[in-house]
Amino acid sequence: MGKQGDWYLPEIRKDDGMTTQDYAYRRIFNAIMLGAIPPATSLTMRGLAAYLDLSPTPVREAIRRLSSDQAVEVLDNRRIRVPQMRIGRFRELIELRIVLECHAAVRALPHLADIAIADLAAVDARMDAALGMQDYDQLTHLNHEFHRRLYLSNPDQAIMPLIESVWLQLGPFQRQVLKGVQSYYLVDHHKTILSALRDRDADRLTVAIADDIRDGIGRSGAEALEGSQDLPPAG
Amino acid sequence: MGKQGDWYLPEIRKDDGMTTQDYAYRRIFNAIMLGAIPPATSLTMRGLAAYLDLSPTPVREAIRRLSSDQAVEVLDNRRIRVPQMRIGRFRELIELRIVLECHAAVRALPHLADIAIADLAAVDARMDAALGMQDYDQLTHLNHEFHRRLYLSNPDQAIMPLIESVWLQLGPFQRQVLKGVQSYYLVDHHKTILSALRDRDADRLTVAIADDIRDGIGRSGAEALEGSQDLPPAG
DNA sequence: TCATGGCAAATGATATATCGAACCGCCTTG
DNA sequence: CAAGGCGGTTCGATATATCATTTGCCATGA
Repeated sequence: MGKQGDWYLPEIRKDDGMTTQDYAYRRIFNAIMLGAIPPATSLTMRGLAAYLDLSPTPVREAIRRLSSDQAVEVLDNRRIRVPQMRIGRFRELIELRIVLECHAAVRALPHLADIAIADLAAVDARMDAALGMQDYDQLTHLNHEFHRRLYLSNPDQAIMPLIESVWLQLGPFQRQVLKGVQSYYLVDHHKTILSALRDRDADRLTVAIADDIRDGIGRSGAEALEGSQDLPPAG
Repeated sequence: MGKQGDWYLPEIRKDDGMTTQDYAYRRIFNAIMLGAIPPATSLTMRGLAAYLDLSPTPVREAIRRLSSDQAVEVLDNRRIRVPQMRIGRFRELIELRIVLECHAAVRALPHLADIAIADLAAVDARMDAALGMQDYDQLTHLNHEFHRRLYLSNPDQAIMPLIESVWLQLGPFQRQVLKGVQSYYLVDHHKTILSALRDRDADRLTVAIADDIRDGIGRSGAEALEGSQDLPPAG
């Protein structure tokens, strides 16, 4: 394997006014979220800096933020890596997603205007299109956007950063999951979520969110982890 | 007001092998957790660096981590501050604490050995002592340690960093809360928690945790926020 | 063949230098 | 006396320099 052949950082849209450090953060964030960096890959700040054509300083700051997000771990020997997944931690993360996202959805519900539900439906439609084109990175993006928009409808929310942290920790699975046979189930669950939203039915909403998570990444991830203590890389 | 008279950073035990950046992080983390930095105080990286007798670089990295923890916000004009609290966000944070910590406690329950419950009781006893001596910083520390130990009993837990983030965001209230008249209620709730743990009763545990949070910081904080949209500084 | 010692290169941590933007007082002007 | 403008000062962002560790690799020897 090449010295730096194990990972890549998908390009992102670079807003101006974006600081270099922020750019590095989002670039790496995005890569982890999409599963483009296999777990246990050893990263170096200077290597990332060279890849991004930056000095080590802003990359270091980005890595610090990501370590607070639990997206990477900084080992004692100062090595940086995306954590290896273990079955126990995986189950905890899935349960966390369910608890957090059900809570977030229910608390967003009173704030959700009809127009916002229509926007969500539009995102869902774009997911169908992305699925048709087998554009899995885009599918992952849109799935996150669907959930994010829903939860952010609550103007006082403080939960979204926590949810994103869990997403990040599950990031290495996203790719693998969406390529699995369960993909259409995920989309179906979104239809159920939309229906519950339109009826303002908190109970059905909770069930739909939980099912979405469990049948999506939950089921596929658990399958991938079956039998082995550690998760095989998503590649 | 003096140029730097509004805040101070309580000293902490400095392990060796601790990196300077980590030291800065923990020092500021601790200060926010104890409410030693009033909300809306304008901080500068150079000012913090001078106070800690460090170069700006490690302080900057610590601030980045804290911004990912939602403990500080970095404004567009590059000003750094502990966020102002608003009543809506406060309610969200309290509900978040309840959801997260009830979940964490229930999932810790099966892993909790009798000896660990005894340890928790010992921490609670130290809280009674700290209360007697009116050592509120210590009381806050011990309160966090009580909860932290409980939740960390689950070896696969991934929730603790999220809970700490919420604690941090509520940090500016801790001081104010523990000085309030509700202090003994808090301790009483810990006795109820311990009782539920001994009986391995998940339902009673959930109620006890929720009551602990609601009657502790929840009630006092809500009182402080009553009538005003913004929270007065804890000073 | 495989363990071991050691050296050169790479790395992380931190301090410092530099640069442009933001801020702060003060002074002018109406 | 109030509002606006000007210039020096401070600040954050980033690049670079420095230093102690760590890594990796290769030679040596069991």
